[in-house]
Amino acid sequence: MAPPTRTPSASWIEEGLRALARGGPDAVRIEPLAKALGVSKGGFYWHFADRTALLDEMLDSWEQSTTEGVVDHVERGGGDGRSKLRHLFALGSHGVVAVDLAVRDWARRDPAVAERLRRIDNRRMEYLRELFSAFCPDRDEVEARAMLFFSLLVGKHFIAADHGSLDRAAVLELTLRELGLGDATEYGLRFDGGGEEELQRDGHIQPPIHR
Amino acid sequence: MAPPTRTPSASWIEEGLRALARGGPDAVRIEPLAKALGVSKGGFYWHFADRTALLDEMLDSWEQSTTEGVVDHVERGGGDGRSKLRHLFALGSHGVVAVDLAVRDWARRDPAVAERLRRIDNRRMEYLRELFSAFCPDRDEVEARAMLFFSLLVGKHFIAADHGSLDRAAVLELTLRELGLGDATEYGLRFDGGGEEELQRDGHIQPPIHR
DNA sequence: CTCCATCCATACGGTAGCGTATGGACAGAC
DNA sequence: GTCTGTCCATACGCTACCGTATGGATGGAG
Repeated sequence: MAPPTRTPSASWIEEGLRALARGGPDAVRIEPLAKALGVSKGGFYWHFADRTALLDEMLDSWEQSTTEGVVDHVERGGGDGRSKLRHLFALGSHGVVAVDLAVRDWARRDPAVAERLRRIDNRRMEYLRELFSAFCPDRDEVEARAMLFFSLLVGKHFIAADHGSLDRAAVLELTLRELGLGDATEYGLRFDGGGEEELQRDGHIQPPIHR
Repeated sequence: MAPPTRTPSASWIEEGLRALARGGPDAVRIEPLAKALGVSKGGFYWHFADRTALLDEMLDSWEQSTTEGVVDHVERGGGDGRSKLRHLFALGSHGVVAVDLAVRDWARRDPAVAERLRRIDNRRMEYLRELFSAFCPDRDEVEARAMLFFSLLVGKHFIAADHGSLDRAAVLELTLRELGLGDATEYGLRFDGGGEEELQRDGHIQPPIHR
């Protein structure tokens, strides 16, 4: 029968993803992970062949949960295309998003990771096309806005500029209007940064931590 | 008198930046750098107190050269605001840009790096505002477009999606039109990806490597 | 109870890299 | 020439981590 896995290998994967989010793939080290889990590394090499096996399974886990997780979360929120896009945009930089950003940087160096990222980015783009199509008839226009939206979704975490008299949240609000997402107040969202909230891997919502 | 620096510490900095671009800050290791330079690490600790000192000076060097380098390069190209923006957008992902992306990811983890990035991103945004203002009267509109443009500039390197029947270059062309940058052919640029070219740290231009 | 598979702790050898110490080469000052 | 400061090579101890080997604990099957 299948191995019962008394103390699950999923613990290693989750702790690994936490380390990945905090310090990139180079920060995923077996012995510190063991210390964080309160065990010795002895068990690790029963579950995994070596470190790269863990990294692979981490990516498997991320690839699966991120696809279903984010889309499902937004869909559960309901509303029309515009409000779903706004809801999607409001996700913060911790939780799943931090892993996301780490994987993106990782993918620039590792072709195998890039291939995985390509798969899930294609799904995300498809979803964005679907949402934009709800209120935007032109095919090219949809593609352009989806790409701009996606770039903004990713880029805002990698850009450190402040914006003079405006603050970041206000500027992002302006960009969303530019993309045809209308006025924030129409959708019950505040003007204070899109009301960032943190989606965890288990689907639960966490309030943002810093700031 | 000032130290003549027979074999300059700038070599360590340049090799360090190369390593940073390729593998992030964790890939900047003294002994491999020494091997790449064909020397032993003995000299390193005469120029630098320790590894963090090198990382600091790498950032100093980057912070200075990137600000002048990119803007000067675009300004030398001449033309109006639109064509300068297109020229800026055409820079590829190697050379200085690879360092740029590595620093952006680094800044997510290190507040001191984030502070440096904030300084230079503010300059970049200021420059973008200036260029957009040349053909866009509204202040908020300028801010939104500059932010969208910047996000696209950064985000395109972190997004792996292909776009169905279109290719990436065509989609980017659509996004640029969306931002009011008109038609590519007006500015003597091809439709094949914006004619990516690589700006090196010394200001020279390198043809793109892969693809 | 016995046996066996599952899961983990401990101990070990090996590698990579950091920072230091020490001495040597080499150039210019005098 | 000698002397002095500049720059680098070599060698060393130290730490962190990898992967392996070995044995022990635990729990279910029979």
